[in-house]
Amino acid sequence: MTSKAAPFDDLDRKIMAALIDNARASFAEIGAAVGLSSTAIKRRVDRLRENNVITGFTATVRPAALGWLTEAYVEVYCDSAAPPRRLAEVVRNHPEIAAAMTVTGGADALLHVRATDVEHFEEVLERIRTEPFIRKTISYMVLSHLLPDSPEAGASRPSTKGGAANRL
Amino acid sequence: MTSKAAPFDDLDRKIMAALIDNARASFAEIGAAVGLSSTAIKRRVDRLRENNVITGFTATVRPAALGWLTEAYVEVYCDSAAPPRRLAEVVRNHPEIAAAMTVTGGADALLHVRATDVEHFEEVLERIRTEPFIRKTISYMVLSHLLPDSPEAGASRPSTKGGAANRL
DNA sequence: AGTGAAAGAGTCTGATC
DNA sequence: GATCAGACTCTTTCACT
Repeated sequence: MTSKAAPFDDLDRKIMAALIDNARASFAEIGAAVGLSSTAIKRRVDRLRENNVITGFTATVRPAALGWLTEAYVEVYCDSAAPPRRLAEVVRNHPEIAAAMTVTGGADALLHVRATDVEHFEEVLERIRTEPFIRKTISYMVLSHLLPDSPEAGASRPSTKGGAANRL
Repeated sequence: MTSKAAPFDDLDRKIMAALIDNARASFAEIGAAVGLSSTAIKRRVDRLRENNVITGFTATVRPAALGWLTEAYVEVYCDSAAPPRRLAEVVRNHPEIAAAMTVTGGADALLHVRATDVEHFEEVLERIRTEPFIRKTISYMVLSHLLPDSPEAGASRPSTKGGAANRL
């Protein structure tokens, strides 16, 4: 499982840094950067993928370029009986939810929501509010990014199954 | 600038979906999926990159696998005179800040912070609190992810310059 | 804008140290 | 584990439509 000891070393770290920087870099390029042959790089990358250290490779796309101009964080307050499992189901019903997690503090969950515009966001919010367990939401609209190059400012959500087309 | 009309069509959307799903897919594979030759795919991808619709390709790495076990969202309250530009500088001083944005509501900014453990997080928080403009912070620790495969649950921050090694 | 061909890179497997 | 060698695939450019 995930219980095994350190599944990677400093060389692997350098390889991951190179792939985070450019997921389409060739193994030969990475090898030149870290001082290994392309074959050795491939084997290490394959192993990192098998161990689920690297979970995939994705393109970062500017949501604004795709017309997703509105973004917000939404605190969700649930009925006291709502378990995280039910919450996860609810979250999956709305493709506009880019990320969702349970958090400490008064709220039961924090959602990262993307919408094309304010009207669309309002529609999403109404849809979420009508879900069974949801009692209340508090929204914080994102005004501007202070780290414009982070993936969460720019990336669309990759899909484990079913394609990312629903958000493009 | 960004004022030009629709720089992409449905075919481009399908190509982007394919690349978001697997950034290392070959142009031939993508071509087979969307019904175009590999040459045509390459030209379209090159154009999407030039137009900054696609901003890059990155590996998604499970932070937990790298020992980044703690995560929180932090509301930041500033002295009234603090402009976003100064805030952005502050944010760049702390590599543990994975994302940062100005938001509506009482707080001036919302930070997404990753740390190796709670002690590390406390250290980061103290470091942020001693920055010039910062008056107060409120932290929401992330307990569990409801969408485990979203990039912001898994991705490390790609770097425009300087490499991602500081977070590995 | 898309296709097809051709040269140079890159990938990937198997053998070897 | 890493390297080397070979077959195969992909990338990239260019000429053509």
